[in-house]
Amino acid sequence: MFQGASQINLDAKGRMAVPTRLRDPLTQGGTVGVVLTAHPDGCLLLYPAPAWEPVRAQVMAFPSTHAQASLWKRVLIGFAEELALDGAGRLLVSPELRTYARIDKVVMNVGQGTHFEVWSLEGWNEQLERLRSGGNPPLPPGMENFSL
Amino acid sequence: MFQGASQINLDAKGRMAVPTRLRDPLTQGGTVGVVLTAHPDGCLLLYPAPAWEPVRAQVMAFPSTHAQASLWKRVLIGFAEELALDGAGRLLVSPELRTYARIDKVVMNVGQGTHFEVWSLEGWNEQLERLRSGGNPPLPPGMENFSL
DNA sequence: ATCGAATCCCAGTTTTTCCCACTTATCCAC
DNA sequence: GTGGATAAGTGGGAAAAACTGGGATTCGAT
Repeated sequence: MFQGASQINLDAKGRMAVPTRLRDPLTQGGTVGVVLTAHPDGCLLLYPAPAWEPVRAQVMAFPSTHAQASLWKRVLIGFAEELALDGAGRLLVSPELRTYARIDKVVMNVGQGTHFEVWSLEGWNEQLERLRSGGNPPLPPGMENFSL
Repeated sequence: MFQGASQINLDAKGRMAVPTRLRDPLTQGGTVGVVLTAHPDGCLLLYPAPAWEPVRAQVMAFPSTHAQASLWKRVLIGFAEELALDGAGRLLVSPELRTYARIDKVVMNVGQGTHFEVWSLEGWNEQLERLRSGGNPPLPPGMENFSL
């Protein structure tokens, strides 16, 4: 279960230092790789490779005749890369993914249960800003009575 | 049942001293951890770990396709950290959570039944100010007949 | 074959975590 | 009311772990 937010610096070579407490859950002790891909909302997604498989299968089944579904498929499948952590627990983020997510030096790594989202600091702050000032559209049906 | 408001100081390392009378209820005598996460309104939430579980399950079920629901999930799950009190009954609040809630040195810990809200002193005063200055929308359906 | 680039590995430096000691407050007894 | 004892809050320090940066080697390309 991935949760928690960590601010992480990328070094000059584009390597992202994965915090220690997340390494084992991500790689199951180094036995599996991870998948890094792009999310339509402008962030990156980081999955343990086995957890990505069912998602990939779902996306692959999207109908090619639907414009929006095609866009999602192009992004989610097209940007996906299977990677491994280096000896120091770092992940080399390709220039293509860095450009897509407008990532420069600082990213926010945000747990989302099955996976992580990786946001540029600016992108993440935009999300928080949207939450604060967005006029709060209602939550979807069945969730209006959600109570903390 | 958590209630009451306590003003608490954080030390230079970001450690929050939990008042003694709250420690046992929060940790069931030290046997369980606590979960600290962020609330969309700009405060933090502090739950005994077992009490957080049902909330987490609800949030995890939010659909990824709904913009507002995604934002809530990003905040509630994304900031959640499972923690334990240190030997002196203090809770280390991560820099990410402190930044989100604009917490510097002083916080207000406000009981909310199942959990606590943790506000920066400024954030808490803003809430009280909002209540005082009016312009508030009416209470939602089903609560118009609320009576003290 | 030579140049360039990417990957892997090593070591210094910083950060984190845990524990101990001191100061302050509270409660009880005298 | 005063003094003492006990508990709580606060701060600091040392050991350990983790992050950062650089350097060397290998692979590929021209």
